[in-house]
Amino acid sequence: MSDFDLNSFLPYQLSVLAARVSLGFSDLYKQKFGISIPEWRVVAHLSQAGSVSVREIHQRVDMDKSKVSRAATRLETAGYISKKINGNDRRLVELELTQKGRDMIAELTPMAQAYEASVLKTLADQAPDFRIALNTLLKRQDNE
Amino acid sequence: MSDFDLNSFLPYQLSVLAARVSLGFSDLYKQKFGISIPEWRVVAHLSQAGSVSVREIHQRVDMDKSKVSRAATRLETAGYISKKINGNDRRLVELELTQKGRDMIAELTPMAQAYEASVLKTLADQAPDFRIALNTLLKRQDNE
DNA sequence: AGCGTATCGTTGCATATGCAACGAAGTCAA
DNA sequence: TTGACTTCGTTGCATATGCAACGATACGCT
Repeated sequence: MSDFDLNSFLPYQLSVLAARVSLGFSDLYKQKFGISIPEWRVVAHLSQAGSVSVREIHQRVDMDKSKVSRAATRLETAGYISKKINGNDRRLVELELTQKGRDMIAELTPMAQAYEASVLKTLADQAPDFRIALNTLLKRQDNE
Repeated sequence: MSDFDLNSFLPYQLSVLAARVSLGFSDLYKQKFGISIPEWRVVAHLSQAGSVSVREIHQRVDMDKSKVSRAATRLETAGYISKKINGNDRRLVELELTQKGRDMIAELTPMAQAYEASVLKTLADQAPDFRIALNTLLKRQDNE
């Protein structure tokens, strides 16, 4: 057969690891708060950004704008965020965490940190270098 | 606001990087051979495994068995693989690359290596450590 | 052999996704 | 002001996905 080995192919390895790590964490919040991965991304971004448009999230969070829009609709229905029209530019929709949303983030933040730590624990002292490399790759991808 | 920063959250970073890297490579083979990412995974696995069942791929390639099944159907239609019933256990479907499939892999292998190298080039001498860490994380995930 | 159970691959179904197109709103220049 | 052009968020549509259920086959136990 060929000498190509899928299991050691970088894009494949990254995909598998990313899927497992993301799903592992989403199991926690899906069960507890009933939100999906795209919804988690939106509320997580809102927690650091305050009141923000769909477009802003779309650009910063690596999600199609329709995906952001639908996630926002579901989050509003669930009571985690509010949507209102921007006064200066009425094309914009301002998304903002509700109190319920902020409570959720307050609970999720330590869970996220613990989960991240549990994953990185495997790497022991190599974890910092790994994270640096990860950031390097992400930055490089931005400029293409 | 909260002190949670999505952009430095490991699951998020891995997802973004994995999506970009996989899509970057799939742009190449999608254009050239008209196959999708799941289809690429199947042929790539077949290139090292020879004749193999849907179940085997499902287990080894981190894909739902329906996803494998549908990818296989499309690949057969496109002429890249053949499907036949296993003689010993007639529940099993043996998948195998056709000559056209082997030709495709022969073209794709150097493209894959070049693409991987182009991504890792950014890391320079840190690339080997990064790959070691990646393998460590993948191995760790297997045992859970 | 015969019956209950397990496994294989496919398919139906509900939902998620990406992309394009749309209406609404804003901008700019004549 | 008007009209061409751009931008924003939503929606329609075709396709992809995960999951459960199914028919077919194999296995194990009596």
